[in-house]
Amino acid sequence: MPTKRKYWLMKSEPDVFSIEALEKKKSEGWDGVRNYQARNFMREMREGDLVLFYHSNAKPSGVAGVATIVGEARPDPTQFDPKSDYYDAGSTREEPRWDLVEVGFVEKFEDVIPLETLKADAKLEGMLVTRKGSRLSVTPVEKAHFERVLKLAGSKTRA
DNA sequence: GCCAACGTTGGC
DNA sequence: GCCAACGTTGGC
Repeated sequence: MPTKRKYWLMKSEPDVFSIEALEKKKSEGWDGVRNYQARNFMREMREGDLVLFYHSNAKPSGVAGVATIVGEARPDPTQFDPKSDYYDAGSTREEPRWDLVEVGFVEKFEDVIPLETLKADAKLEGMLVTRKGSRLSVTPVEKAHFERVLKLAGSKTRA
């Protein structure tokens, strides 16, 4: 019996990496996460989990599509690379501090669901990304909230 | 560009 | 271990 699928939201600035870029590449290592809480959530991710792909610092910011976990947590190689923006001199190969997961493309929404819409939707009350000042780039999402966002997007993806 | 939120760092 | 200073995120 496989473990029950879980649901997540992951933020990315579209100037850095967008849903369009993921569509083109099919899958991508989600590197650069340098927050322990976000890292710990990534470690809980399992193949087949679904992800709301969120565009932050965008016009408008909001959910741009759906992704899925195709590879579970492993050390993020950028932490060892002195030339990388994500280099962490305090991390060693013996005891890596940061992980990434491999994320696969599922769907790009016809229109981004803006944060404003999420906040205004009574059915999404309590969703972490709608909380004022929420900066965490990886958060768990309740199944009901995930399904609601799919519905708002007119998505055919089945949660 | 501003600034609120909040995680991290470092002095003590 | 406390907490002020600092840096970053991210909406607006």
